[in-house]
Amino acid sequence: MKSAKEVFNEYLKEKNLKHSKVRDMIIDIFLKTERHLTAEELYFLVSKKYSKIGFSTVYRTLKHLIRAGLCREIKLEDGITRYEHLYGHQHHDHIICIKCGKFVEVVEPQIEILQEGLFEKYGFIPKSHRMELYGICKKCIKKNK
Amino acid sequence: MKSAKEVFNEYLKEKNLKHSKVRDMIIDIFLKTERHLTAEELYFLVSKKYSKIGFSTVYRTLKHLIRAGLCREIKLEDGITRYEHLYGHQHHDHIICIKCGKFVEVVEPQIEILQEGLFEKYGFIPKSHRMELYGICKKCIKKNK
DNA sequence: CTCTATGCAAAACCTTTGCATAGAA
DNA sequence: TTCTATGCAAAGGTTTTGCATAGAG
Repeated sequence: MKSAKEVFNEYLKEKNLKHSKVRDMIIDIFLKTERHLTAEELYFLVSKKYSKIGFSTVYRTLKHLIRAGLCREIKLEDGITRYEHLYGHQHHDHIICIKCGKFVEVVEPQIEILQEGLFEKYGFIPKSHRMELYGICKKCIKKNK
Repeated sequence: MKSAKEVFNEYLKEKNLKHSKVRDMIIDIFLKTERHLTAEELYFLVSKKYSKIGFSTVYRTLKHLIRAGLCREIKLEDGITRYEHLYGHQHHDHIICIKCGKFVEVVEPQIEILQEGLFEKYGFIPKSHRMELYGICKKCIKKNK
């Protein structure tokens, strides 16, 4: 299987886009950070290494990652967009702690099957779905005791 | 069972808030529109009857509806906030047409049970969840044929 | 050299807030 | 009269865009 980096390089070549110090830096930091980053978090991570980075470059680079199929925007109930790794990850949903914001990716094939059933029942052609479970995680339960 | 209007009147009384022509108008239009409105849509519906209405009044009134327990904000993948009726509606999820935007509310108790299982598996205290199914509805399938 | 990438500032969105005035009780 | 409600304009927060310049190939 190709690495995410290779996929991105192919995307650049295909679109006649270029490498640059800044672009490669953002890509590397995004790819090695296996969390659901916000644009702001990514901006701060990059700015530690290169303080002149601009927000627009971060946003523009994220758009490229999306077009290259390496990344997906997710919008949760707080309204802030997060960017999640897509390449080499199977479909999953999220369980989220409303106290500390911790994310866990969850997979539940039986739910997927029932979802297919709902699409069929309502006569829809399935395209995608999202499911988020909000609760309080173990650590935060302990803290409040 | 109390009507939604009664619930709202009690809320106003309890908080020492007042009725007003504009407030009652917004509430009435919201309550009789059984759709998932955006603030903008509600604004335009109201402005047909009363053109001087301001956006801030719409937003402020929606916040009151939320506090009164009659309404819930939902944020979908497009990032735009929609306001959905809460009072007298059982918990449900949504199936959404990505072509025409049509919403259907769906209920699937078996999925709810599996969700509870996931909360337990990951050691979370359940608080809420959301599920949205995105696809293409019957009408839009026909249109594209 | 030519075309793309960048940083900055400004604009674009959606939503909230401050303030003076209108209106409810 | 004494509050609260309203409309307007301004301000917030996040994301996008225009533009002159730097940089890649």
